[in-house]
Amino acid sequence: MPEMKLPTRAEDFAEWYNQIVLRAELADYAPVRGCMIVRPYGWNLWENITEALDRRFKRTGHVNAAFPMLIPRSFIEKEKSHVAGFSPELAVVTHGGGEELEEPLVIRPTSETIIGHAYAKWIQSYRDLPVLINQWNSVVRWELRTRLFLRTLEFYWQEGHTAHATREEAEAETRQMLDIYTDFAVTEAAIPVIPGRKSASERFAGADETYSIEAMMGDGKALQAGTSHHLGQNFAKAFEICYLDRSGVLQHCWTTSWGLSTRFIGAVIMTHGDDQGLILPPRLAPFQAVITPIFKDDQEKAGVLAAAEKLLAALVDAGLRVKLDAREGVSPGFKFNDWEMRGVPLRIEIGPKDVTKESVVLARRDRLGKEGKQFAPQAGLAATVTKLLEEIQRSLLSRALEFRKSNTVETSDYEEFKSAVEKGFALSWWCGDSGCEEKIKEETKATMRCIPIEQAGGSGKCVYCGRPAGEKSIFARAY
RNA sequence: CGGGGCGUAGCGUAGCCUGGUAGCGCGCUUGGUUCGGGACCAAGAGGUCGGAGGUUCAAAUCCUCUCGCCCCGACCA
Repeated sequence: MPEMKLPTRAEDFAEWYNQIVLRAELADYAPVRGCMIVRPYGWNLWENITEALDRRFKRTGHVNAAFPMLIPRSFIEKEKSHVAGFSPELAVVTHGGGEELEEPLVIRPTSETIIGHAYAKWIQSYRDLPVLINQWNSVVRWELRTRLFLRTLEFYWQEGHTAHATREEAEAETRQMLDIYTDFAVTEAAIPVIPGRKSASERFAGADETYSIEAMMGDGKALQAGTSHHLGQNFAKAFEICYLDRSGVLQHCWTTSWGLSTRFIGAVIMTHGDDQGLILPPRLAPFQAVITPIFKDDQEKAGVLAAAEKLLAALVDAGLRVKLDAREGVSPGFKFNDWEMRGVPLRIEIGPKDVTKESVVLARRDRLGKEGKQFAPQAGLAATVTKLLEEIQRSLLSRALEFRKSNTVETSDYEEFKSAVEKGFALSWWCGDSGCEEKIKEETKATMRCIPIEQAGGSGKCVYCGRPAGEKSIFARAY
């Protein structure tokens, strides 16, 4: 059955990725080019992502709201670099109720403008600040080339929009959210990310400063997994978001915005997946474990299923997300492969022998074959599984970190740089000049991913032009 | 928009060059035997061959137009 096998990552990484998304039933193509249907398994993963993030947002004082999807086109045009950045990819509604609209409406590509409009009405005094609002929604950007999860015309995300009295406070907020994304990626998704600052050319349209978390995918390419923007007073001035300060002087606010999208699912797939399929980090997996019953006849079936049901109840009571795969007419071997492909972190096998011995077999997804298998007593299984899941979570993180390390080169010259970005990250002195950045892109296809917040210190010479550089930057080919 | 590939059953495809009225694998349904790493046997259901027009006695096949999708590039979370 050759069609059951996925292409390997080495053979064709892009095809491997597509096949996983479709076959693991994370998403499907929609009838409109570039749009996707997120299937229940994929949406469940997204729900777990949203819960983990939302918890962090609320803990830091943010509240959720919902702003409209349709935005007057004139709004987009109010902030000059915002227009320039977004107009080529706008979807525009020109008709409604059978009539041509007086003013076309754009389907939000992001909500700075409409939220800016609202903030201008709501904010009067320094006492109204800060405003810390987030919304979970979808946005539309008319991209030319799309890929499931990584870049779709419509994508789901959260966008946080905050307004502050001072530059310092807005900067602190921007950095706080970057830290939250970093913590989320590392803790929940076991994806090591590099938080850093974007170059001017990679900045969000309308931002003074853009920060991002950058992750290395299984093919060595970089993926921007979340962004946090310090918008300065640009939108405050365009939308007249003003407040009266303590001394009675009218001031413009300082605003921020930050977002993380369903693209993150792409990051999970490409960070942890192997040639067998998806590997989901236990903390985000829709099913943390799947119980696979094994039996020959009706008598065995009755005993095994009864024991499996009991285990399921105990595990679910312990707060674990567990599925019992009681499908008829599908062999255990098929189920093993199926759930491995779908990335379930742990498999619990229970057959007649285990029923007798009051044990189960635990098989780790991150270590295939005999090596990842162990017997465990049914008594106290929830505790055993919980511990094992934590261990799998840790091991996925350290494996990903190890992979990134071994594919990152601190380059000392341009030749070394060129070969480094062929298969991973280059960490290099960069003078900060956009001319060098542009040349590097032309010559190597690598872009400046970020200037890591964490710097080892010292100074050196720009990897391209040799002029003095005070910081090292990450360069890589990117998604 | 440029380059490449492709539209035939739910999915993957053969047939197209050299026209003669559609085949295979997977999946699906039913019954039976299986079941500790992708089971097997038997019997079934399922197709206006992307769409429109043309050539012809006859079109999945030849011609024209058209729609759509995927991959690579420019753009981008």
